[in-house]
Amino acid sequence: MRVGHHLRRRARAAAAAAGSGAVGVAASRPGSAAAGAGVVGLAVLGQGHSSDAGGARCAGESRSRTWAFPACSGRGRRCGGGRSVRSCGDTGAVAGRRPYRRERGRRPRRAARRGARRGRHRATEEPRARRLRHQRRPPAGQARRPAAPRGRRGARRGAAGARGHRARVDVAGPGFLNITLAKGVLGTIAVQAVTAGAAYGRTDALAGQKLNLEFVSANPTGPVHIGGTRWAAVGDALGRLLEASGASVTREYYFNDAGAQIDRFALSLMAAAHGRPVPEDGYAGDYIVDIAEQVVAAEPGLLERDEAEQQERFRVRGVDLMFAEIKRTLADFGVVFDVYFSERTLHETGALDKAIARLRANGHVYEADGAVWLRTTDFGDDKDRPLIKSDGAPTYFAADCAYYLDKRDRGFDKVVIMLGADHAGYVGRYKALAAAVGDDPEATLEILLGQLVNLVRDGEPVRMSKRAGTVVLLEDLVEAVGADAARYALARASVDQQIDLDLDLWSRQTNDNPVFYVQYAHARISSLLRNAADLGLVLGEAADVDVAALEHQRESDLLRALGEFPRVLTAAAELRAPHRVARYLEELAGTYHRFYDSCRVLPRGDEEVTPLTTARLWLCAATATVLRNGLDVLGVTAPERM
RNA sequence: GCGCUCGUAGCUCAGCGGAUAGAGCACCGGACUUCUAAUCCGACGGUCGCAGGUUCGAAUCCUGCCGGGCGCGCCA
Repeated sequence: MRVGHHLRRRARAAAAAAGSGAVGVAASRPGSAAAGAGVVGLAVLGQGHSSDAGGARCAGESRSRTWAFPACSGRGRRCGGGRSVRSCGDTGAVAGRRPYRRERGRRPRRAARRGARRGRHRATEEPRARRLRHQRRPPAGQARRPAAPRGRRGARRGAAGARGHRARVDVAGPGFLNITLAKGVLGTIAVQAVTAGAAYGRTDALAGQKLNLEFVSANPTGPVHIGGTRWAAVGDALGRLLEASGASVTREYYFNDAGAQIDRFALSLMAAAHGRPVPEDGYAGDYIVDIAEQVVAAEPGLLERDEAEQQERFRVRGVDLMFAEIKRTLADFGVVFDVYFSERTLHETGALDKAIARLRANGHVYEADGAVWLRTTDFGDDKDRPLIKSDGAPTYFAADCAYYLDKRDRGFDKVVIMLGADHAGYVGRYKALAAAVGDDPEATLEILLGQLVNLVRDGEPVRMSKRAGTVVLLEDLVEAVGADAARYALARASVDQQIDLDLDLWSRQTNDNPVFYVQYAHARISSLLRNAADLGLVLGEAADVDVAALEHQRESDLLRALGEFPRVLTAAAELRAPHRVARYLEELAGTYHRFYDSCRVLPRGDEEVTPLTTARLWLCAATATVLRNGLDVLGVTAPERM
């Protein structure tokens, strides 16, 4: 199955659908005559020339809306066939306003080669685009990207806000418009950000959604290792992100405190307490000895009781101690869950039996070879899965069924589970079980698969084995690089990407970590604002700020970057991609540093305080606000001094 | 073998079918009597794994191949 992939695609499609009909505002290609005033790039996808705002539909396609495109006959293009809704999206209104005509011209070399190979194809590049080559110093990344999709409401707001503020509209290349904003319009962003404070960037894009977000869920048989740490960092950030977009989120940690693994854990503790060697398939490591000692200390005389009784006590106390340790290290990492859900309770409350009964009532259960099976193959799974083994014991999967039902019964619209790639095999059966209880898995269950973390030390991969005790733990990583750097490092990469974490590099040379770059920007602003306060300079009332004074190119760049923040958050939330926030912050920090480099804020010597001074103070305060809010989403601190 | 997944600069990684594919690090050359130089500016660096296909347009979507990772139990 290609579920993980499919899910991401759905998320993108959803984001695109939400943005349909919207006019995305991208950052800019600075126009030559536009110094000071904001230039905002608008994408006009395709060479559409639709005559009304909705645009014509692509023939043979029911879901896509928008732009008309002569060549789009519905053959071949598959617009909206489920995959490329986005490809048809976004631009109706603009296309209607300003049709673009393709021109002949030069095309990029590589594309030219490709075109030549295919024996067709001509020009795409427009003269103007070439002229701009030397004028343009984009604030990295964002600048070239046209049109992040926006919600309908956002689009209307944007359109209304822009009315009367446009100074000029230019065709800026194949499918792009540059809209030059009237002086001062961008400057209001600074005021908005400062005024909104911690709320700046928050939206109601996901309002009304009640989500259950499960991550980490490491069994309490050992400390959280590096793999779980990645999900702790990413999952917690995702939770904050979803909340910032208006969703109601419950962070949940499911732990297995029943079954064979826990038995092995208890037996390992016992062995350690008695000074016996670790049993076959048992757990080793110093923590086992530590916990065993604590259990014995808490229960004098335990070692003299009978074996079964001992094992039970070691299990109960061992799990408690181990789990307390897990919670503590996670808390030190800044990750706290709303619910810690015990698998054992599912057995004890009869939830498990009820779940099986329900699956049976739905007609998906059968018995074979003395075991009870769920016919998950009816719903696309590779093979049927056992619920109760032939020895009468329920499987882990049976508990999964009960747990899923429990979440749904608690009123969650959507059950989101983050899993490592090593658990990718669960996706099929999980989807199937949701279908078997009568849900639409595409709507109620979202499984986010993430690639694993590789550790490198001395240029050699560090192999991990929990039982052999050669594990790199959450706390090891935090000790080596600090919680901020650890969280940031893990959260700044896409979960689709296997990442190599070089322990030498991260521990030795922490300057390499981009988190310092971002944090430094915040510290720098904090320092500047402290100096301003020393000079008796205050921001004052929003109404008194002359935002039109901000007309330097670097100021415009910074304002535009600040204005993108709310969209960055909603897009990242919808795509389940917290790393986008980190990347945005890096760009924002860079934009600020460049502003700082060329725009003096505070008066020196006996210089006078001007409206520009105040306006720049607001701009700095706004940047600090956004850096803080963004870092907060990632669970990273925004230091005032470094 | 089957399934999933990834492959972008020397390294670590961004890149939501759209403009000339970016950042940090590394390396080279510049900028501090001035708000934190943990900064800024410049230079260098790319067959976006390979080959087809779809499209006006592909790093992005599809197919095949190559390479890495993970998974294929009445384990958890």
